[in-house]
Amino acid sequence: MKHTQIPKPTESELEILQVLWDHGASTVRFVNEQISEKKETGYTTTLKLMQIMHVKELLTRDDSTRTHVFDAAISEGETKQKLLDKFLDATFRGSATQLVMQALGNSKTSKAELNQIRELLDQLEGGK
Amino acid sequence: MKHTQIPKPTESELEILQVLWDHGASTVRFVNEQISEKKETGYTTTLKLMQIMHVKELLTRDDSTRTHVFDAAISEGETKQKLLDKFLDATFRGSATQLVMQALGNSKTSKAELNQIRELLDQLEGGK
DNA sequence: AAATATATACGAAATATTTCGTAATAAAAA
DNA sequence: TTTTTATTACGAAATATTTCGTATATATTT
Repeated sequence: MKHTQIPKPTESELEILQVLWDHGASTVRFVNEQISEKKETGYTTTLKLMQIMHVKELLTRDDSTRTHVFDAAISEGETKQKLLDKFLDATFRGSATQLVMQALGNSKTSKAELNQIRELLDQLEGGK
Repeated sequence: MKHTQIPKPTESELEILQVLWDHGASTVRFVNEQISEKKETGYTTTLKLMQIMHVKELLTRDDSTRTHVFDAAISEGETKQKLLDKFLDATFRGSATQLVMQALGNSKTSKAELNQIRELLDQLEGGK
């Protein structure tokens, strides 16, 4: 059981983590380009954030070359679970069921995806 | 299709809204007591927040008596849906399926609740 | 070599959010 | 009536988060 203190990334930090989780270790420039596709952002803004994240140990940094290469230091799964727990608590008083119902109720989830969820239900019920 | 500008309550504002959604129109004192059960909070802190929320039109206020009575001005369902959409986007890139899988995968959801979700799936698939 | 382009470091401004102290006022109690 | 208590108004401090300008250093191009 790992217990690595709450990394709790902020909104902006999460955007950066997403890029790194999706594309692997990257330069500031690359990350900034990705983020700028959705929301124009200054280069030094992204740089500063990534530097802060490095200090907070949310990112690793390879500074062996002039152009530093950063990577996520926290796992995608664990981090999302933590964020989900927090959101669940704050918004649905901890009821996963309520959240799931609301999420599926409104969304245009495909039949294939619904089946995927159904399989998970089977699996979960099997273990109970 | 209503389009009432993003109310986007903050973390603290949401706590207040939850109290009002659960208990209906209330005084600052009552809301503060409820919130203080989880997290000791000064009376004027809660008051100030509720005043701000009133200006933002997140709350209505009945000031016909000395002790003002506040109530939520935004609906629980719509608000939670909005927050969910935002969270979904930021954390799961909009994939409700991924979120649902993660939410159910980790949680200790009861058999009864799983069945409830299964029924929702049936209903959804029926309509596709 | 000089000029140009690209990178990081650093500080600090700009914003957003939360918290609380103090004053003024009204009500209730003594 | 005087004192005590409860309530709102207001401002501002304390924090947290985001954004960016400027300096400096390193690499690349001319």
